[in-house]
Amino acid sequence: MMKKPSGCTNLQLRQLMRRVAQHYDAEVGKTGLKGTQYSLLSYVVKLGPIRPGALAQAMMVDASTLTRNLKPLIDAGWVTLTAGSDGRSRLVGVTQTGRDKRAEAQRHWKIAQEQLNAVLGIPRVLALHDLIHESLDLLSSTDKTTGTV
Amino acid sequence: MMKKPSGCTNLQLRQLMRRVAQHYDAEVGKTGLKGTQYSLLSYVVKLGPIRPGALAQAMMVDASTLTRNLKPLIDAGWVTLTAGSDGRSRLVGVTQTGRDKRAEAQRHWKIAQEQLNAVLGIPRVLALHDLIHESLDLLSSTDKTTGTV
DNA sequence: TAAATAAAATTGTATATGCAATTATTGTAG
DNA sequence: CTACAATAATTGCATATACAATTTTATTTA
Repeated sequence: MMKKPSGCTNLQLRQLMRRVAQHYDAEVGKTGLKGTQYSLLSYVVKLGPIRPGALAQAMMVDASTLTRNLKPLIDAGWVTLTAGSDGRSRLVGVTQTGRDKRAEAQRHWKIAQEQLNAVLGIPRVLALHDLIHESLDLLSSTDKTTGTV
Repeated sequence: MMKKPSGCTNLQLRQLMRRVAQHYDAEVGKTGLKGTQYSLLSYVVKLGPIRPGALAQAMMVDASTLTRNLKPLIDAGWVTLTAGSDGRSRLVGVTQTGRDKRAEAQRHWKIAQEQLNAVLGIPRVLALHDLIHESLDLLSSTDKTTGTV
């Protein structure tokens, strides 16, 4: 008898995501950044200067979401949005304050991550990461936005 | 040499959650319900009539989130919010249309879930569910909102 | 019983998110 | 060269989410 999954993967994933987000926010939030903003700022530090479209693709979010998520970071002076070579495109870059803020937040992120590792146990976190990556890979094949024609 | 988790669990979880949400929305959305709304409506069908606070706790969302998430369902006439025994509390219940809509949406949810099972493979989905549950358990001990003193 | 406290829900504020439609701009076909 | 198609980003609209503060009602205490 083959056991079948019970319950809704969507719901369960959401529930865990919320809890985990709160865990990170509690620590990273001390720096004035939400966990999501820390991720975004990190991507800009790593990939910038980069066009918004490419950044959205790298982060796997909708372009419109990216536009909006950038706003608080721009307002805070951590990120810049400048004109790109092409008249219709832009360039997302990081300021020095942004770099500093990211470094500060990274220390808090590390604490949050290690605390999570401790609570869940490293093998479980490793297994979770593996499963997530595998799942993302498998889902991207069936996806429209990845351009895997 | 003990391997350590690389990358941010928060980010990875978010990315998978978004993808999975889109997968469910594509199918469940045919009924006019978002995946999240389907979950909420299902909880009301299952637990209602129930007080908002208890429902929020069961779903592991903030009470204020619940208040707001109920609104579209109430506006659509699927859910009712009536006066509770206690003057300050309420009761969340489902209407007949709500029951019907839920039944309709459930068929689409089933398709989405089985499609996900097929794409990821049942063992992977089972493993994911197990990991999520274990993680939620472990995190709830450290949590303030669960009242597990 | 009046004042202090507790409990339940909601509102204020802010971010996160995506789809559809729009605005610019660039490229292309005729 | 001009009408048309493709690109890049943004805006409109709607929902999801949480924390802090507020409102309303009930309970407890002095």
